[in-house]
Amino acid sequence: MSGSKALGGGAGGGARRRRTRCRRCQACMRTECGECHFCKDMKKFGGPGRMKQSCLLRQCTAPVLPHTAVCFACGEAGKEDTVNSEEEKFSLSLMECTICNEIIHPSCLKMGKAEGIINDEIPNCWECPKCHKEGKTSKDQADGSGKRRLDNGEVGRWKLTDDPPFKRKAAPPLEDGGRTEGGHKRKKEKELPQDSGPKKKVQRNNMRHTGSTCGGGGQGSSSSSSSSSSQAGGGGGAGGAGGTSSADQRSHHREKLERFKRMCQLLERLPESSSSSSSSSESDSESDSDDSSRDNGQEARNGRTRGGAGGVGGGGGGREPSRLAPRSQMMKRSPPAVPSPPRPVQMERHLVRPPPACPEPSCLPLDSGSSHIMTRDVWLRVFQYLSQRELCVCMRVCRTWSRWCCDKRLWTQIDLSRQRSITPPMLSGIIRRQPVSLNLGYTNISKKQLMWLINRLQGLLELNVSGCPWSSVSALCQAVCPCLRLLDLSRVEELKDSHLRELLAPPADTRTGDTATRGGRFQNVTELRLAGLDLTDASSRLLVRYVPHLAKLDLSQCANITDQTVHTLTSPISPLRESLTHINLAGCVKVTEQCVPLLRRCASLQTVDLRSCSLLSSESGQLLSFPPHASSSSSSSSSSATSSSSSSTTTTTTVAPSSSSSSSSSSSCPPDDRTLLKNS
DNA sequence: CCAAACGTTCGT
DNA sequence: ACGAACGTTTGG
Repeated sequence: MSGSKALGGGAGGGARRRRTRCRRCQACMRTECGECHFCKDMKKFGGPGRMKQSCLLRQCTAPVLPHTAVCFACGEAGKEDTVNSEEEKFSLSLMECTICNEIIHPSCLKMGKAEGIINDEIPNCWECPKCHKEGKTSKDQADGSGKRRLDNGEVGRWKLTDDPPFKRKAAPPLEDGGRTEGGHKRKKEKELPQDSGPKKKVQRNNMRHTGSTCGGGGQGSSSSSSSSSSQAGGGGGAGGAGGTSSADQRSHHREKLERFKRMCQLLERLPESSSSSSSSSESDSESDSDDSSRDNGQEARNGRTRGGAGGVGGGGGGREPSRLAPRSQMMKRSPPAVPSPPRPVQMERHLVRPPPACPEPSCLPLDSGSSHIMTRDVWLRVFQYLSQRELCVCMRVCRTWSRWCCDKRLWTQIDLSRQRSITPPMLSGIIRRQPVSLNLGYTNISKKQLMWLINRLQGLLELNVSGCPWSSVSALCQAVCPCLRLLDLSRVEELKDSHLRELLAPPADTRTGDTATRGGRFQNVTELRLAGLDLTDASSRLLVRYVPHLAKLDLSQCANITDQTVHTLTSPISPLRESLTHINLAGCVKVTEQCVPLLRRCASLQTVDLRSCSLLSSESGQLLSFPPHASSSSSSSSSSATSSSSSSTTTTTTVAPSSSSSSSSSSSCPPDDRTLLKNS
């Protein structure tokens, strides 16, 4: 509100406007999770409040220009709400150029606004005609003047670029967590007399000034003048040497742009884990194809018929906005700006934003002006019959298809198990698709990657990290995934009792009063697979305590489990006694016959797998099926997605308890006999 | 005026 | 290359 109007005109191209929450997207609407890093820092959650960042789960998915933004040319705000047609709305809305950062009404442009390239993923965002005409791209901006100084630094901002599995892997074992709390030097520094670090201080101050101009409000008069000139930017490298503030400024901008570009690329690139790999990115093809109709007609432009993406993949076709801009694109495109539909993805410091529930547009515009009769919904029905690999191929047809194929309904399950490496594009691809079920079993996903993912998959119901190293899986210790129903931790390397505790127990930092949130981190999990782990009976207590709704438990091949575990799980005070429907103890060599009567205490138990339990009398093992009580209800999760791993042990998932035998139970003989099914 | 939180800088 | 810290901007 107050003063700052400056910006709009002020820095001309220079400063990029800070964006603010749209206040309408899901993220904006939700409440703080209270558990992420940033929440924990907040005073309201007992933190020091130094970070001043919004809750990770509340990252706006469609950040908008602040209300104070005004047109660089006419100085007025957006006026899209004064007209009705989409086109007019567009002309009168404020558009921010990702290259020169200028904010302007398309209608205030002298040149044809049709030359601009709209980034329809972020409200009011485009590459303005001016920049585009000059052929500028974020890259170009990195003119020859050198001063890359900042380059390196910043790129990383976009989390995605971080740790490509390989690099990291080699280096640090896992010590990620080694952070110490100590220091807060910063503050100190500030408080100290300046002498101490003269140099730094000075530098910093200087920076500050320039920085501020850049940063937005600034308008340091001095800078503004310089900056204004910048607009054209074309000048050519203005002898970088000087390293004057203006230069600095420039590089700043450049950085930002670069960041943005990268982000876009990462987001859109098809991971195609398998084959094509990296190269795929070049398929900017799509970018131009705005005109879906046209493209459609033509063939998949990318000559690359390359094979289909590996299992899952990533984001829709590459769309680097820049490059081959087709001329008439924009108008057809999205009704930009306007505070309407929670627009999709990205842009922001650390996050890839999730996609819209229903990727637009809803139909394919034809050159004739009309729309193709096959609407999005119809196509979606067709797409539903395609494999994920095939979907990836379809994404290359045109941009519209690329989006449609990203519809999360087509990707409820994503299976990346056994992929040798999990790449950044794959990660962003996952986020874009917001799967309900994700299988990362036996991959070498890193801790950071996993953490990054989990924090952005709030709707995830099933997660499989079987066979991954604990050093990575431990990321879940800091996760918040209230919805999770199925968690497969089978054969996680090095997972011990203590680790399970870390994982299941409520977030440690309950300093303030958030004890209210009690309950384990995975308290809503109904299916837990712990096959092949080196757990002891101690873990069973954790289950009873922290996973009270457990219905299906897989402890197969846990060689150290004894009857004690069964006892704990089925004790009168265990909630699992009521909730358990399936339990797998196959291959638990220390379990004895004694467990059978104990298991009978479970009211809802339907299936017990005791095969290969050598201490069990009869033969080698059995699969018990109990008379079904209430049964059915609890399930929910299903095993579908997370199938792979568990294979080894439990073959038959459920022994259809032929109700017939049911009545039996009671009578005399060793309880189970009747319900005993021989197997193997 | 204030809480929230964006974007940049600095220490590691 | 990260992530903590912080000045500054926003919106109410």
